[in-house]
Formats: sequence, structure tokens, C-alpha cells
Amino acid sequence: MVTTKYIKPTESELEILRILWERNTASVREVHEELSKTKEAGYTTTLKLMQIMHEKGLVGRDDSVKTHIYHPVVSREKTQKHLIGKMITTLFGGSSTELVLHALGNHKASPAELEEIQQLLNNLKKQ
Amino acid sequence: MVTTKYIKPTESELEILRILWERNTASVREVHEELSKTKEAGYTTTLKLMQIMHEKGLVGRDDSVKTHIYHPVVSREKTQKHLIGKMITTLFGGSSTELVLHALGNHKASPAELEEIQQLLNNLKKQ
DNA sequence: GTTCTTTTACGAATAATATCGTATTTTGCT
DNA sequence: AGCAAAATACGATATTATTCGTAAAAGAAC
Repeated sequence: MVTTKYIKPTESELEILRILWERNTASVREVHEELSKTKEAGYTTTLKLMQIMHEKGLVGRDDSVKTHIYHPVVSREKTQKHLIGKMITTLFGGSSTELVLHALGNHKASPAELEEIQQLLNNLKKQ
Repeated sequence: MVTTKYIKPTESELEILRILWERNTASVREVHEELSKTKEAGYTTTLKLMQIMHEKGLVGRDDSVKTHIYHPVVSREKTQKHLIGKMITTLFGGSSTELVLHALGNHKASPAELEEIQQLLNNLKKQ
């Protein structure tokens, strides 16, 4: 079994991944357009970043057409898992519960969402 | 009112803060000893990092004694809040619930902890 | 097929982090 | 006082991440 080692995306790379996770595929131009809404950066900067991500294996691309189309290779779930894990360790002294309490306490959730959490909670309690 | 602007700790700085949050105060030597358990680094590297953190205002220190004693200035809570916020935005598409579900799902919690979460959940539902 | 536009490739500059070597300072001990 | 041990100060280097300018390539439009 080939265990592919986890590559930690940098902050800028995460921003790009976020867009790709949302859209599934996108050209550099599209990613850059989206990025520009929240941050200042030249087009070639975005391009270079995405090329580096491609080298690292964070994203794949279809370059059979003129305008290359990129897609995420690392899954959102896996990335979430890694970052949450790290966060729990260094920021919450190992207690996932503390993280949950903070997340719930500081950011409002809808009744439906609360219900969803309740469901999961019920399941966990049963065991 | 003087709003002190948030200083984002780097990754290494977070590791040091974690130790200071745990112990409240510590010398460079003590922090370095603790750090050495999980990572390779020279003593002066740790020293330098802590000096920089002092300049930035992330930590304070008592240098009236030979061996300077450091303490955290930024609170764990505030730092948690910032990082969670960022995480929810870029990694969970703005949904704190998704973060909660992930955290709960991937990392086991004790019955007591589950109960604690239940309490908070009940409170939130009431509103 | 020449020109214009868009895109990619790529090297290089800059900036931010992290690491470490060496000199100096401080203090305890004899 | 003189010496050794431990600590700090600080500049230099290394490493990683980000930014961007310029040239070459690929089509599209005429």
C-alpha cells in the first residue's frame, strides 16, 4: 500500500483550494477573479501559486486545452481533519470538546443545525 | 479606547504560547526543554523566538532577575477565537456546525464531555 | 499569414520565518 | 578578585513563501 504523505498547504494555497473545492474545476483566471474580491494580487502571482500547487500534487489540471483547467487533488475532508487535529492539540490542549464548545458558543447556528448536532450527540452517547 | 490590533502568532510562536498558557510562566530553558520533546531545535533558536515574541508583544517578561521569566500576554481564548473564525471561513465554508460535527466525529469525547456539550446545546435551543 | 489578446513558463526579487554561531553579560563559587 | 557556568544579545545565514516582470507560446480575429 502506498501511503501518500500529507502535504500541508500554505495559507495562500488554502485560499485557492477553498475556491477549487467550491467549484470543482476552475481556470487560473477564474480563481484569480474570485481571489481578487478579498485580496490584492497580480494575475501572475495566482498563476505561479497554482503551478507550484500542481508540482506539489495539491491540484491536478487538464492542459490539453489552451486555458488549463485545475481541480483539487487533496480532499477538503482530509485537510479539515489534519488542521482540526493540529488545532485541538496546540490550541485546546487536546480536548476536542473544548473546541466544540468554543465553536458553538461563538458562532450562531440555526435550529436545524442544532438538531443535526443533537442527532450526532445521541449517537455518540449510545456507545 | 485603545484597540490593540491582533497579532497573528506564527506556527512556532503558537507552540511556545501553548507551553506558556499551560504553565503561566516559564524561562527560556524550561520552554526549550518542553519543546525538545517534540521537535529538534537549538537553545538559541528558542531564545531568539521568544525575544521576537517579546518585541511583538505576544509575551511579557520579568528581566529583573538573571534568568528572565516569560508569561503570555495574548490570551488563549482570544487566539482560539481568531483561529477558529478563520478556519470556519476558509475550511468549512462559513458553517460552524460543520466544524462541530467534524470535531465531534473524529475525536472521541468522554460521557462527561458529551454531557457538557448537551448542556450548551440545550441552552442554545431555548433561545 | 499577420496582428492582437490571452495564457503559460520561468527566473528573479522580496518578504517572512526559522536557525544558529559567537560575543557579551550576569552571577555563583572558590 | 578570578574563573566557570548559564543566560542573553545580536548579527548572519538558511529556508520557505509570496510577488512580479518579461518572454515565449497558443489561439482568435481579421
